[in-house]
Amino acid sequence: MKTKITLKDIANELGVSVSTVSKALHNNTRISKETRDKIQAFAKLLKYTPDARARSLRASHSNIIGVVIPEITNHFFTTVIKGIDYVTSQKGYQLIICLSNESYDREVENLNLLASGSIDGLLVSIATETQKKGVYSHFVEAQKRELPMVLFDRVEETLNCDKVTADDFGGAYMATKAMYTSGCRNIAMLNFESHVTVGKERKEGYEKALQELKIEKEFSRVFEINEKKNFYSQVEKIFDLNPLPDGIFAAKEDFAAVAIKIALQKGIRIPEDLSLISFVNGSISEYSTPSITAVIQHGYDMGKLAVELLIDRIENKESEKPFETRVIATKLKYRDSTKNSIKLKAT
Amino acid sequence: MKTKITLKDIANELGVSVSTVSKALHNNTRISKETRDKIQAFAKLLKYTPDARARSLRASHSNIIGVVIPEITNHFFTTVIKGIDYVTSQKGYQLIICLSNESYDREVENLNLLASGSIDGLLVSIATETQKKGVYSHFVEAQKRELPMVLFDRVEETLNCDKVTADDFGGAYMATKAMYTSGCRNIAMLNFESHVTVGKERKEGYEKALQELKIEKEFSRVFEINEKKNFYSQVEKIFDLNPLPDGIFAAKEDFAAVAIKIALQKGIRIPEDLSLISFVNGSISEYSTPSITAVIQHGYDMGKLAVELLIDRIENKESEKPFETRVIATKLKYRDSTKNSIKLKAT
DNA sequence: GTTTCCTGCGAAAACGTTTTCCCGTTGACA
DNA sequence: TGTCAACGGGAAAACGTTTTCGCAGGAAAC
Repeated sequence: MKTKITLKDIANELGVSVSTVSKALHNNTRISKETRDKIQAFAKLLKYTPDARARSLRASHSNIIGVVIPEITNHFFTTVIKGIDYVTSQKGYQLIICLSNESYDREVENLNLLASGSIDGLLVSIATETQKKGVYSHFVEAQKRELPMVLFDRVEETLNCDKVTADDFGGAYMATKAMYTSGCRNIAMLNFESHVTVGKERKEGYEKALQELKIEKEFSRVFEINEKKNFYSQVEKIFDLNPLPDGIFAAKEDFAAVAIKIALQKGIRIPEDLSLISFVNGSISEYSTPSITAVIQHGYDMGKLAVELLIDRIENKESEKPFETRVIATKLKYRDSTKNSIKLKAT
Repeated sequence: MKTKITLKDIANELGVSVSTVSKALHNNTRISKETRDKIQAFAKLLKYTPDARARSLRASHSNIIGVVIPEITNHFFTTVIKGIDYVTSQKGYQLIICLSNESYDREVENLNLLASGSIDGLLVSIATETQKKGVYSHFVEAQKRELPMVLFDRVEETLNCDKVTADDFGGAYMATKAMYTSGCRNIAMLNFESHVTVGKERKEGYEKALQELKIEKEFSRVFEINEKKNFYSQVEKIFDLNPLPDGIFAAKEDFAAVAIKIALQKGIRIPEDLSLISFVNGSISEYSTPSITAVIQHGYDMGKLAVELLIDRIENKESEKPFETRVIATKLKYRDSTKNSIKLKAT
C-alpha cells in the first residue's frame, strides 16, 4: 500500500502521461471529457491531493501567510488572529503562526525562517524588546526579498509598509473625558513602560484630554508598570497619591483589575469613590467584580483588515499603491466600574 | 537586483557548479577548505538562505509541525501552544497553527490541507462538534498517509496514536473532596454539555467523590451549560436548588465567575455560605472577586509533553513502540472562593 | 612503468508539480 | 490527392535543493 499518491501513480495506473493527469485534474479542455472524467474519478477514489511543496515550488507562491505575534496567551492578540483566520480560511490561505515571546532574537529568527521561501506575505506585531532596542533591520531584509508585509497594533512608523492600528490615542482621550464628565477630577493613569508604542499613544490621549479640560498636567500621575515584575506592589503606589485619585485610566486590563482589588481592600467604593476605565476589552474586564468599563479595540476587525490589506498586496504585486496606515476607531464598553451617569453624559 | 538568491546564483558568480556550492555550505570535506571558505563567505555576504520548499521536497521532511486547536481565544489552549512552541523552537521545528473553531467541517478541511505534504507531524485537540458527531474518519485518513499524530486534552480513545490529557477525573475528584473537607455538604456542579470528553471525566470525578463520601448522588445536581447561548440564565438555575448548594464545582472558569456574580447579587457570602472551585486556572480565576480556587491543568507541560512524544515519533519512524496515553496530574490553586481551612485539611 | 588510491570537483537524477510546445490522427474541403 | 485545422494527448523543462556517482589528475605503492 503506497503511502502517498502522486500524479505519476495515477498516470501509470491509467496508462496516460503525467501531464495529461495534471491537465485533466485542472479540467483543461484540451483533454477529452471522457478521459477527464475517468482521471478525476480515479483520483477521487485514491483521495489524491497535490503536494503543496511541489506546487508551491513550481508556482512560486504558497498560499500561506505568516503571522508573528509577541504573545499568544493574550486575549487581544488571539482575537486578532481569529479575525485573520476568518479571512484567510475564506480566501483559501493557510496560516503559519510564530511567537516572538516579546524577544528581539526570536523575532529575528522567526522572520528569517519565514522569509526562506514558504510564505506569500507577512503579518507582524512588534515585540516589546524590539521596540525598546529600536532595531528594525530584520524587517528591511524581509522586504528586500519582496515579501509583502503588514504591521498591526504595535507598528513602527519608519517602516515602509501598510499598517493597521487601533486608535489608542482616541480611545485614551475618550476614556479620560468620559470619567471627567461623570465627575472625576483627579484622574491617574497606569501605563506600560515608556518604549511601548501603544502605551505612548494612550498616554498622549490621556494627557491631551486633561489639557483640554484644563486639569493641571502632572507627569507623576502616570505610573509605569514593569510587566516582568510582580506588579501588585507597583500598582499599589497609585494609592499613595494625595489627594487620592477618583479616576484611574489603565492601559491594560490586568492593571485595572489589580487596582480594583487593592481599592476594595482599602475600603474605597467603586464607582462611588473611584471610577476605572481600562484599555482592552477581554475576559478580565468582563468577569472582574465590579466589571470594568473598557475601551474596545476591535481586535477581530483589526485582524480582518490587516490580512485584507496583505492579500491585496499579494495578489496585486505590481500595483504602485502608496502604503497606508489604517486606524481602527475605539469604543467604550460601559460596565460597573464607572458611574451610571457616565453613559448618558458621554454620548 | 535579484530578489531571491539561489545556489545557482552563487555557483555562476564563483565559477563553480551548483553541487559544489551545496556541498560547501554543508561543510562537506570533499570540497577543499579554500573553496568552502570562499563559498561560505560569499553566501553570507549575499544573505543566502536555502528555499524551504525545495529542500523539503527533496528531503521529504519539512521540520514543520501542524497544530489544530478548537479555539484560540482560550487561555488553556494558548498556554498549551506556548509549551509546544518552547520545544519546537528549541529543536528547530516550525509551527503551523490551524483553528477548527469547534467545527467539524473546518477540522476536516484543516486536516486535509495539512496532510497534503507540508508537515512532518500533527498535534490535535478535537472540536466539540466532532465529539458530538463521533466521526473520526478524517484522522484515520491522515494516519494512512503515515503522518505521526498526537492528540491532546480532547482526545478520542478509539484512535490509534499517542495521547496526552490532563487528569480531569482526578482533578474533579480532588476538588469535590476538598470542598467536602472544608465543610460543604451540598455540592453542585456546572458542566459542559454531555458529549465533551473532558466534561464527562470531570463529572465522573465529581460523582465518584460524592459516592465515596456517601453523599447521595442526584443527577439533577449537575447542570449542563450550552456555551453557545448566553449562559447567565442557565447558571442562575443552580440557585433554584433546595437546599441551596454550599459548594459549586465548575468545569470552566466562566461558569464559576458568573455563579459568583449571581451569588453576590443574591446576598450569598463567599466563601462563608458558598465555596467554589473551578477547572482551568486562567486569568478569570485570578482576577475575579473573590478570586477563584482552581484546578491547575498544567497546559504548558501538556504542550511540551505532547510535542515531545510527536517529535520522538517523527525522528524514530521505524520504532514499534506501542502508543501510549499520558495523563498529567492536576493540582489545586487555593484562592479566596474557598474557606481558608480547606488548604490545611486537604493537604 | 603499471596499478591503486586519494583529492577535488562536476554531471545528473530525483522530489511532484505545472505549463509550453510539439506531434500524430482525423475529417473536411478544395 | 493534397492541404489545413481541430482535436487529443505526450515530452520535456522548470522550480531549488540534495546526493550519488563518476571522472580527471596526481601521488603513492608495487
